[in-house]
Amino acid sequence: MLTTLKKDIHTAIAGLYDHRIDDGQLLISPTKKEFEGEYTFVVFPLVKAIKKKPEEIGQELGERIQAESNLVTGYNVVKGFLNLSLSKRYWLQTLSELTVKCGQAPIQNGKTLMVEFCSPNTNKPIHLGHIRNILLGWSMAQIGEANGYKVVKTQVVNDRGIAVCKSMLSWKESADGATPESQGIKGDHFVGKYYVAFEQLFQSEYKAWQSTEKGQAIYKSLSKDGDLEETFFKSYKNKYFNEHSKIGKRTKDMLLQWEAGDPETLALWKQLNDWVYEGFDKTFDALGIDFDVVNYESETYILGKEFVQQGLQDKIFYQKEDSSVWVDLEDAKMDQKLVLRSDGTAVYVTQDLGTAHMRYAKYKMDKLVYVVADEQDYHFKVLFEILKRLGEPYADNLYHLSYGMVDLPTGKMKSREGTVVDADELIEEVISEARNASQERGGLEGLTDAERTDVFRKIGMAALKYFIIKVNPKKRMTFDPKESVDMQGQTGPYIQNAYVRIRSILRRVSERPDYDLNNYKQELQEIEKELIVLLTSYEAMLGEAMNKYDPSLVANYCYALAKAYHRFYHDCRILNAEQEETRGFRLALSELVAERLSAAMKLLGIEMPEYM
RNA sequence: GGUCUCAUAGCUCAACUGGAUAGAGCAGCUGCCUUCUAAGCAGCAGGUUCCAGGUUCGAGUCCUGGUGGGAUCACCA
Repeated sequence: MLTTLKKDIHTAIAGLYDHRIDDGQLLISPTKKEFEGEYTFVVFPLVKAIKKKPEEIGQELGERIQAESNLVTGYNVVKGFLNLSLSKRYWLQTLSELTVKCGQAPIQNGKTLMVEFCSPNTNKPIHLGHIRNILLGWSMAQIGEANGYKVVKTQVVNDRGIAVCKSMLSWKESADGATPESQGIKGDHFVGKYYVAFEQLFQSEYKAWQSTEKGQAIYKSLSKDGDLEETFFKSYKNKYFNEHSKIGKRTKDMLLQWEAGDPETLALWKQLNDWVYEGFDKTFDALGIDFDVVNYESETYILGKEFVQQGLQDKIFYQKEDSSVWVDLEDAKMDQKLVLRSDGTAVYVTQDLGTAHMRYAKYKMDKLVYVVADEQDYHFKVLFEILKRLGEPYADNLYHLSYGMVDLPTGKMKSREGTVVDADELIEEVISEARNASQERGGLEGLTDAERTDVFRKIGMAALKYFIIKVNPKKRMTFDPKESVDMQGQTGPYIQNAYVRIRSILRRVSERPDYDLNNYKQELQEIEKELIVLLTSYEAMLGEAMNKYDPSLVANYCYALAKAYHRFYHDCRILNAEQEETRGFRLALSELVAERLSAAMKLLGIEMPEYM
């Protein structure tokens, strides 16, 4: 219906001025509340071509459209804004079109979208930062599906390397055979404990070394003047680990054994990782997410080396005397970048090159989205540039969905200071907060315990997820645990509540009222029109969320729709409306809102309860 | 220091790609539950959109230059 309106505007412009504009330039938006009308056409863009005053064009156009289009019943012009009032026929027709469309599954576009997200390390449990990542990745996958893509959700687990060896060594030397079962701890937390223990041990070793003769000698010879001892040793940490530390030496030995395929080391590695995955799976379950394909870095870290040969041949890469391989990206305003170490092993970019290639060979995806924090912006710029130079056919279809870090009101999350917010704890907390709030409120008397638990879970998770996903991804956000469990105002539960109210009404309807949309005699309320406008904009919003890779648009849409519905609910009687046909109309409208709310929230990974 | 990025009400966030008088929520203050769920609705108050210029019918949004926060510049991943 909206497209018909646009067509009418086109016709009027063509008829009056013999001028055509393309659809993209035809700017039509919902009218601001202060003005009369429902849709506004901005005439300024026409001024140049037509060479008349904006007001004049507005008047002429308005008159013409009102005369010619049976959708427009009135107009007014303010400055260069032409506000149109639409006919009852428009609203009713739109509503019935929406009703028809609502039940239909999204049309497939035959394209494949791959989303990489989450990608944890196996030495630490999932934390708040991962949650933002996971919610973004999951939502993008859902939004992709809603836009007709076949979607492949994937993650690369960082299951190898020096960091993993740290927890392995720590467990081996101090656990005395303890297991998650014997300690009654979730597997990922169990392993994480040994990683922390390693770091503590290493720190105390390092601290002691700093005051030895050797440590002091190094400080004196290497520090620049003015460098405090503390600052110097902070930056020397990696070097110490690699060159002087005893525990560091043992860790590196373990990595060598791992790489050599030593059976005992591999068995230990596998055991610890299995524990971690068991723990991760529980967290993923609680978050309501899953993956289609899981890659492990222990498998992908060897990939990408064939590119080095090819790149050398094509003179895209060059080799230094020590046989390390580099790429020069300075003409693209980047640096010289290492792609292969002098010992012939791969680095981070090499792996990513290889993984991208492998994925394309396997899935032929039309789009690949990497959900990774913005601290890696530069890495992805480099990665994409290299793939382009190598002539990879998919190089232009890659996107780095870069998101800002999550801060706490007290500042940054730092694992060393123990300020990292653990995902499992957080989930438990929001759910119990939902339970408290609900019990204070009452009203779930008819439900079984299991049903009630399910409601609390849905409400708590909605509060948490909505709080995070409503923020524009590229912005750094502040996570206040107190606010994250809020259930009033712009929150997940507020939106759920609108849905629950509708479901509650629908449960009371025994017989659908008899009414005919084509023959509806009642006047429409402003708020009813507003709801229809919002429902109409759903599709455009979906497309925009996809194009901009921004799930927060969906979140904001849900809030706007729920807010409008709450007002409608307050202002208009639905079940006991004055007229039978009003009852029918409002029920249909409500049902449509419920379906849209539920569908849109599902895109964010948020479930709707039937009661609350 | 180079590069990238962000800055909007006391706090957390919006603003339809350059459009009307910059909007919501929280916190504060007022009202509204014997009528479909008050996790709601209505109202009050709160702003030099970091600063200074520029572009034009029109700038929170674009360009230039500052200021302040963050990230990144490893033969770590």
